[in-house]
Amino acid sequence: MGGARTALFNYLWAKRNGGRFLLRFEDTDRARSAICHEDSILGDLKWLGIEPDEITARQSERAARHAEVLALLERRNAAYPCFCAASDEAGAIGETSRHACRDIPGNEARARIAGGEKCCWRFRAPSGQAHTFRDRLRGIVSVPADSIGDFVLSRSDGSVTYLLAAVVDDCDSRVTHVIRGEEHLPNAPKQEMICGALGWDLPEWVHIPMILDGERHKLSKRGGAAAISRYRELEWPPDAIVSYLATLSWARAPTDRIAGLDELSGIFDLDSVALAPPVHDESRMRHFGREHMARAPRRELLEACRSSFGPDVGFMPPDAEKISLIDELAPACATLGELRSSLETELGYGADAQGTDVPKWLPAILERLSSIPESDWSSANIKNSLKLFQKELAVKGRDFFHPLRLFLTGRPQGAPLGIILSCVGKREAIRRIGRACDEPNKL
RNA sequence: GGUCCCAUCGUCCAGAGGCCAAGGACAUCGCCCUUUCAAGGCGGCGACACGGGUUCGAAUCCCGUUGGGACCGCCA
Repeated sequence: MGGARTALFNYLWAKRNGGRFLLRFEDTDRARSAICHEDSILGDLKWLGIEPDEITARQSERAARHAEVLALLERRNAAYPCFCAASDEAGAIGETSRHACRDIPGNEARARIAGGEKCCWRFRAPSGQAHTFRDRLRGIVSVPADSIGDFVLSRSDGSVTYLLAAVVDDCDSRVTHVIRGEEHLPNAPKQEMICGALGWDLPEWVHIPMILDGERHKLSKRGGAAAISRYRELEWPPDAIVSYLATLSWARAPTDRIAGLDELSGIFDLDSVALAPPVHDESRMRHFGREHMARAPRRELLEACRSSFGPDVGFMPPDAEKISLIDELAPACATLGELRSSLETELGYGADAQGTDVPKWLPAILERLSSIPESDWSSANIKNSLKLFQKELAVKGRDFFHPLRLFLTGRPQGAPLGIILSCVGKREAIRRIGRACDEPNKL
């Protein structure tokens, strides 16, 4: 969710300004990255409708360019080799960030490298008072210079780290705005230092607050309950998710209805992005889901839920009747999956009629319903017929419909009886009532 | 532990010194509608973390406290 929201803001900002939304897979750590991750990320974004204008080369494919820049950094004395073992922390000098290897003379270092000794390359963090940078949302942020260590630019296996790769790739892609999660805030000064050593232009940093879970912890990456892939499996409407995501930190997002990507990108702005980390709240997201279901074209919902009306056993209610049922149920559902199961329980038979006394008039209603020809078995006719019968009986609606519903559906409440009966079919409706009359104990 | 960020109803946001006895949305509760549930309509409950300043006046500015979070990796 966090990643999707970040992508969304980037997308909206790019669209708003006539810019381009670039997607780059930062797979500099070859041990961890896998192509399938890329596919699922891309798939999820596409599902949401957030498609990048361009997928720039993987960082791993730009090794040569990264090495070139690293060499440039070395020439400018902004990078130095570190011969400490990867696991060795001895090189770090206590509290401060300076590293012992930074003082190894150049010729000695070259000799050791020539001798085949493994090393990584570190950035020679400039000493000074403080490093300040500007975040679009927070303004000037100042960090003590010595709180920034001599971070690693490239590993002893030759691969570069995120810090260097991102700077180089951003520059080469002419990235103007870096909109990313707040967890990257500490990286900004480091990346600015690299840019500074290179004499390159700085992008505008925009660190948006992270989305928190109910416990106010950072929303767990993937596999968690709140992951796009999971909501996708649950068949949440993607436009509902997008609308909801937009409300997280962005003040101008509509809060009570779904707004499409086009509408959002027309009004998106960075100045109304709040700074406090928002909490992911599924009940709030549900509202958007229901909003979608309430307005979705009925035809579309019907096709998606066709199977819920059961297999064709010689009887199938007309689509118009099915749509009436969907009309009843959809506004209460947030996802397609919910609609389906709601449909299924509505058409099925519950267990709540057990032990209920069978009203005296039940056999009569059985007869009455039986007299409706199959061809006239519509919700309107059934409803009329029932109303008429209720009048003749001279009982209150509640005393009539409630027990009738119980024996017809096995549940105390649900959609209007006429609609249910018409969708369930005459044969099944008759069967249910007949069973109640004949074998009231076997419900 | 160090550095940085953040702090308004349960949740998401509004609020850039007087228009705020703090507004909207979602959630929740109640009422209406209804054969029931849902939907819908109407209404209720509900917050400026605390303490100091500055000011005629502070949710809004400053400082401190507390609380939360992030980062401190040869991860990204």
